[in-house]
Amino acid sequence: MLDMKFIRENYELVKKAISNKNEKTDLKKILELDKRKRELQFKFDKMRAEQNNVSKQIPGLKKAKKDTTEIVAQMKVISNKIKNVLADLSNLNEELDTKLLGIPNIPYKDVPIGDESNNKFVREWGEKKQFNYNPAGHLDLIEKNKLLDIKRATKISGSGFVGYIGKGARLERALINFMLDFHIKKHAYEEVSLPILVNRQTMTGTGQLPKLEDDMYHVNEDDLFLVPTAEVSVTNFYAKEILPYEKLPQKFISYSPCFRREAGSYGKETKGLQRIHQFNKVEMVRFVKPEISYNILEEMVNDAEDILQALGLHYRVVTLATGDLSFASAKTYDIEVWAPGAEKYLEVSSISNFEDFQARRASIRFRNENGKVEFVHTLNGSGLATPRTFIALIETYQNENGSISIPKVLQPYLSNKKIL
RNA sequence: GGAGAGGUGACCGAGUUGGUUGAAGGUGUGCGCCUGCUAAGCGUAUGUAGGAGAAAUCUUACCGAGGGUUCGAAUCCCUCCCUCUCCGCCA
Repeated sequence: MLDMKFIRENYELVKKAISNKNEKTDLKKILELDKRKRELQFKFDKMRAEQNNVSKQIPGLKKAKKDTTEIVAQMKVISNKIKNVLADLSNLNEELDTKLLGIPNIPYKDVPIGDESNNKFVREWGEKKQFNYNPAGHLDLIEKNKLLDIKRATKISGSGFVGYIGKGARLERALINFMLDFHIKKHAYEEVSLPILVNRQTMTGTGQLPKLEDDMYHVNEDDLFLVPTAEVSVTNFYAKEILPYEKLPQKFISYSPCFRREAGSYGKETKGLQRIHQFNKVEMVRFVKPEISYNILEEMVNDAEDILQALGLHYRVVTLATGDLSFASAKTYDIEVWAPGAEKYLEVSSISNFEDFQARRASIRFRNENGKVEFVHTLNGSGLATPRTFIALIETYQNENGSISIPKVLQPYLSNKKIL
């Protein structure tokens, strides 16, 4: 959420940012509502002040045995007027809040403007692995090595769901454990494991609601949502809190299943593991002081890259252009890993700085050195999502006979075997 | 699921015959003083958010959340959430 005062004072900037993000909001209307709200608030405050003042005198008058019937009658009239103003005010507030929640975050100043095609290449690591035969795609490898049983998963849950079996299940779990251990030991993250069913307020705090309600799985009975990423539970874990200065920065790592309805995205890229309704992910989340958040963003990209380097997978890093940025993000890097069978780069990590956008919504603050209360900056990034990492891994480490070699760092998690 | 108790400021804890209580007292913390010494004492300050104002300052809201009664509610009523204890249920 943006600060209303900021919008008031930076109208053009905000307007531009919204259009750069391909979002639509009636900013004029918001300004108008804000103005009316403040006028009404002022009126209300004055009336209430009078009421408070007179009410305070009544006990004294009574003690002095004076007749209060007239003054009480007068106050009754005022009281009714106040009730009406208050009703208008709270309607106005609600309308304004709803509108404010619909305004996206403002892209950071160095974010390229434009749609996806303006995403900016930052760097790459390693190179595309060369094969002296035609490398198989992950679907063939999965079938040959019996790593997943997608048909049966579809039977029990429907299309877009997959089931890891046997060696495939072990490999996926090895990936998760390796990534968690790696971040904990090498990057000093603290592990947390939180609920994956969360309430409406939590979903609103990180910006998934109200905009993306259709993309979420929802349990009607209890009005709970399945998280699309651990970011939601971990970030909101500190909602409505004021963190002491010494507590910052905070860095958390959390494994969780992620649920996305992916409504309307049938067709392309839906085969196999590329786009599924439920997948596993290891997520990094940070709460930091505002002045260092962009340094931390770079650090987190490196943290995610370290995983791919340890796995020996070629990748590239890109900066997302404004039109490709998510609703809540101010700046996002994507990491795309090379899948030699599919012959393309697959997005395995998205690392974003939300500045104080989420902190405002969820009210996550801290006390700075001077004791003043400020909003923290929140950041998060995948480190990493397993399905596409899995694809790149088996495609990169396949052998001509169809078997799959195990990268060194994963071997301890797979009985020290070298071949899966 | 049933019965009971309860949710107050950084923390502990008063306040339920409704009325200068944003909230006693204590702890903690900041500042000052005093004290010749690891400590103690004294004084003083110490919530968050919004609005008006150039500023000083004034003002409003907030005692789990939301409604209601009332001239006036932390205090009364209703709904919901959460915590604790006992019973039941499931393992």
